[in-house]
Amino acid sequence: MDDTGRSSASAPGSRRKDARRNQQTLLDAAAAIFVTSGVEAPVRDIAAEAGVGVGTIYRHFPTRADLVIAVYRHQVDACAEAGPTLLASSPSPFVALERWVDLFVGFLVTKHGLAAALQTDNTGFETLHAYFLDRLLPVCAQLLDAAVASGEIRSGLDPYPFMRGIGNLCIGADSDPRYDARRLVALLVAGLRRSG
Amino acid sequence: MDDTGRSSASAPGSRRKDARRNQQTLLDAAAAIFVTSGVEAPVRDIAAEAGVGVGTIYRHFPTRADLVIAVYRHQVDACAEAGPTLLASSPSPFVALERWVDLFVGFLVTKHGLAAALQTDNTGFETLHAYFLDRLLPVCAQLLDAAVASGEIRSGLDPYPFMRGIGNLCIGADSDPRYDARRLVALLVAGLRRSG
Amino acid sequence: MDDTGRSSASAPGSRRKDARRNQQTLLDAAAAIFVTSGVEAPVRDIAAEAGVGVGTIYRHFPTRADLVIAVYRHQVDACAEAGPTLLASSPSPFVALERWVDLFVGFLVTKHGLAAALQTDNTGFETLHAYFLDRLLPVCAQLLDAAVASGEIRSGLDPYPFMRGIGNLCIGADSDPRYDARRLVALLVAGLRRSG
Amino acid sequence: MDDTGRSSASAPGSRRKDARRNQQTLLDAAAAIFVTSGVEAPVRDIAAEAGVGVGTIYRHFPTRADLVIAVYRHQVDACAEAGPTLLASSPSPFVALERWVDLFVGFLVTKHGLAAALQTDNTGFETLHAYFLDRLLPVCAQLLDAAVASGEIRSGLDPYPFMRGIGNLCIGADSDPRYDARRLVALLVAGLRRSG
DNA sequence: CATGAATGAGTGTTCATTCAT
DNA sequence: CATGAATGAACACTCATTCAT
Repeated sequence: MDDTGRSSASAPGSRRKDARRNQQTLLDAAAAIFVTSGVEAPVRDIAAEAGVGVGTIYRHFPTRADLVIAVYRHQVDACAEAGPTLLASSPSPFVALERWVDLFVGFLVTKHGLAAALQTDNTGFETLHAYFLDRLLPVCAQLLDAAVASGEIRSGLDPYPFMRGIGNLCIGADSDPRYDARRLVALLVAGLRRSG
Repeated sequence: MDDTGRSSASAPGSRRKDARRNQQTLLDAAAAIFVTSGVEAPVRDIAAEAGVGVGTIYRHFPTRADLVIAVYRHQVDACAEAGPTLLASSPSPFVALERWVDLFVGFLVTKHGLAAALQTDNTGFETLHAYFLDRLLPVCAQLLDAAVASGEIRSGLDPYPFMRGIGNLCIGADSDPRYDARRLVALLVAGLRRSG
Repeated sequence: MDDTGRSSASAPGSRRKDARRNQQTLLDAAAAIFVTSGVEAPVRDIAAEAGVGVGTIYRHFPTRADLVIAVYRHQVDACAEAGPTLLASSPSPFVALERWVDLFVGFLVTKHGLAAALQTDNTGFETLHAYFLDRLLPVCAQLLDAAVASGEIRSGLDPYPFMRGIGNLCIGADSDPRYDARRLVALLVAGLRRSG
Repeated sequence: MDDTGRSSASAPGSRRKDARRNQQTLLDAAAAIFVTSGVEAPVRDIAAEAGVGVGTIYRHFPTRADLVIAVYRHQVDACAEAGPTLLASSPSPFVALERWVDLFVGFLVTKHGLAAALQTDNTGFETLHAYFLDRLLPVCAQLLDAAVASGEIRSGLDPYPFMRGIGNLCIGADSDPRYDARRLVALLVAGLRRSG
């Protein structure tokens, strides 16, 4: 009771719980719409799917980027956390790199339009770019460095273009059965190998 | 009778020449706008640049894809024709492949937004996709086959995903100095090499 | 029992004091926001400034006009009370009028957007209009009458248009250094003088 | 036939004539809506009144200010032109000033919301402000100067605040029968008179 | 009695596409 | 055959107001 004198009847977070439930509804709806219409789907569609007004979306996620981030936050975080783990548990840094990249690709490939959104230079997506980069770039860098240090791959490839390359290769990977992003990314990684 | 079989009733040639001049104006204008605003630039901008009405654009190029194709036709054709030539003149099929890919990348990287348009699943771009594929896929296939035959690369990679991969890697290559598409594509190609 | 006759059942005073403190917080917040964003500022901004929910604002002040009135009540009252005082203490009724008008202008000019709100015919501001008129019109009328009676000004100008005129002249007086409301109002008052 | 080879059948401006007719429809519709809903009326309302799509409005008048200006251009111009004429034909510069001001007031008072729009500091109305000032300020200045020169009024009042004052006094003049802008403006002008 | 989440009408603005001239 | 005016669907975003907690 330090600064809130308003201790009414019961729950110390009843409103909060409701709002949170609603947030989850929103996230689920957004995820669903993202799958069918991509991450640039009209706000109204998402609102409709969630059964709420558009205002609610804007309240919770002022920016589209905020919504996208929220939708995928857990998975991005998981991907980030997997980096060190893989490094520790894999037979070699290069293998760890391969596995991590695979994880990352698996994530991107299943999100309709996300890979493309990550490459777009639309104002309003900087936050999204920033989030991904903040979260994953260090991890990727660490893996790359380790593989360089172990002598398995050439040095000289910055993690940034590497990640963007992977992201790019994932564009349109769903929606086209003839295209196999995973395979191409594997090729890209293979291309890093020290020839000798 | 070089490429237009449609010789209708009247026009004794002078009219034909006029029309062609007009068409060229359109193409030049479109090219200019594509450079600055990308291939998805508003039709009106292109019309304005050409100094014609939008209707004229639509008459000549019913679909945006038609316009894009027309703008880049020569360069696509050149790229297509370079395939066999390179194969004949290069020290090895793999080198020919490398050179051809480089050519292709050079083409895509300088066309603002074209690489992205090639990957978009927007209805209305199928024609564009089709044209590129019709024109370049066989060439790419031939180069790939030759390199497989010479034992320089693994077999098993279809030319379609390979080309799409290259195209994808070129997305956003202009407009971001930290990203080096050519380098990544080189890595991808290197990844094809037979390890032994 | 000075101005609130509504003493309901329970509250023994301490609660009353709390409520009043709360109300004051609201008024202070509103005043602050009015200064920066004008009297038509979003309700939420005011709520935020006060650190309360919007519902609280609505509970205390069902209408925006109610809030505005409450914020400026003291000053309006002071202005109203100054009328008779000035009349008694000034060398002549006309001088009293001049001084009172100056007071009024001084009040309006410093309230961002208030003068404009007083002229707006937006539904929802009638209460505000009514309050100002109820409070100040009689005072203004008295001053005008006295000056007519003393032969200093022409008769025939109703206090209502006079007050509205003054209010109008104060619109936009802040925010434009090239505009001098006080000067113009002085001219208006001077125009009332009996020519002879 | 210098630069337009397109001399078809008949009219050298048939399209032009149509468009112009349409423009007039737009202006009439806008004027009508301005009367009922003020110059800040929704674009859609104006479009509906004119029986056109909103796009048509934007085509002809990219900015709201452009539309407002167009609607009132003739009258503003007439007002501007009346200045010198009145100066030449009136018994004295002061009388000319009175008459001109009356003209100006007559114009403003009949345009619902225009006077207010002229005082608003909304971005997007600068063009409107600029137009009025460009057109009328010099005229007003000339009249003021002449009346000063003739010794009829005090010097020292800049035309800018004077005009803004007049404009302000006209706010809300329609829609309130108890308010008489003309009378107040007359007072303001009278206030300028040299006392002796 | 306070909260602030939710609502959704309202508005500006863009642009592909059609079609009368 | 060219023109470009007209159309209107589509979208983002804001805020006053209500009401469940």
